[in-house]
Amino acid sequence: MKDMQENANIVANFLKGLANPHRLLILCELATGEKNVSELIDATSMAQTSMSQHLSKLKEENIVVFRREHRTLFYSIDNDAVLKIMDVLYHEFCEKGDDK
Amino acid sequence: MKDMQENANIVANFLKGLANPHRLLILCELATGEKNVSELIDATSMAQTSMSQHLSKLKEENIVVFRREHRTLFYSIDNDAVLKIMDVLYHEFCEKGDDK
DNA sequence: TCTTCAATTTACTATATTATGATATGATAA
DNA sequence: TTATCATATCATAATATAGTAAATTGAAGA
Repeated sequence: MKDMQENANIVANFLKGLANPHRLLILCELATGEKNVSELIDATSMAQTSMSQHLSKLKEENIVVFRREHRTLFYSIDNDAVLKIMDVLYHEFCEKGDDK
Repeated sequence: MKDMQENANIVANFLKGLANPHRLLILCELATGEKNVSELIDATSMAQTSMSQHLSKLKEENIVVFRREHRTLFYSIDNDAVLKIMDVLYHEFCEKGDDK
C-alpha cells in the first residue's frame, strides 16, 4: 500500500472532481444512464462551454468516460466508487432532514 | 425533498470539506478515535496554524466536533456519511491497484 | 471542398483556497 | 495578577478554480 501522504493527494484530487454543484448535477443525470452533451446541457441549463470544462475535469479524474457516435459524444459514469459515494450522499442529504 | 440545485450546493460544500490532502490525513487519524490538537499535529507534521484552519473548516461542514477538557480540545468525527465515504475511498484507493 | 453541427480548447478575469507569520484568546498554574 | 500552555483568529500573499467569450477541431452533409 502506498503511504498515506501520497494516497491523500490522489484521493483529495478525486474528491475535488466531485466537489462542485454543477458536476454533481451532471453526475446525477449520468447516474440514470449514458447521456450526450446536448442532453446534459438541456437537463442542467448550463452554458455549453462550462459543461465542456466540467466534463473535462470529470474525465481527468476518471470519473466519467465517453464514446463518440458520429458527431455526438455520449458520457457515462465509469467509476464504482463514485456510484457508492453518490448513494451515501443521496441518503444523507436528499432523503432525510429536508425540512429544516 | 429539496430541489436538486439546492442539494447540489450543500453536498458540494460538504465534499469540499473532505477534498484536501491535509484534511484527509486528519480524518484518517480521527477515524481511529478522538484526538487532541497536539496529537494531530504530531501525527501529521502540520504547522499549528494550518491545523487549526483545517479543523475549523471541518467543523464548519459538521464533519467533526470537539469537546474541551481543561486547556485541551479533543476532536472526533461526528458524521456517519463521512465514515461511510472514507470506507469507500479506502477500499478504492488504499487497498487495491497500488502497484501501478 | 465548403458549410454546419457538436463539442473542446484557449485566454482572460473574478473568486476561492491554502500557507505562513503575527497576534489574540481561554484555561490554568505560580 | 502574571506567565504559560493549547489553540484560534487575522492579514497577506501565492496558487487554484470557475465563468465567459472567442477561436478551434472533427465529423458529416450539400
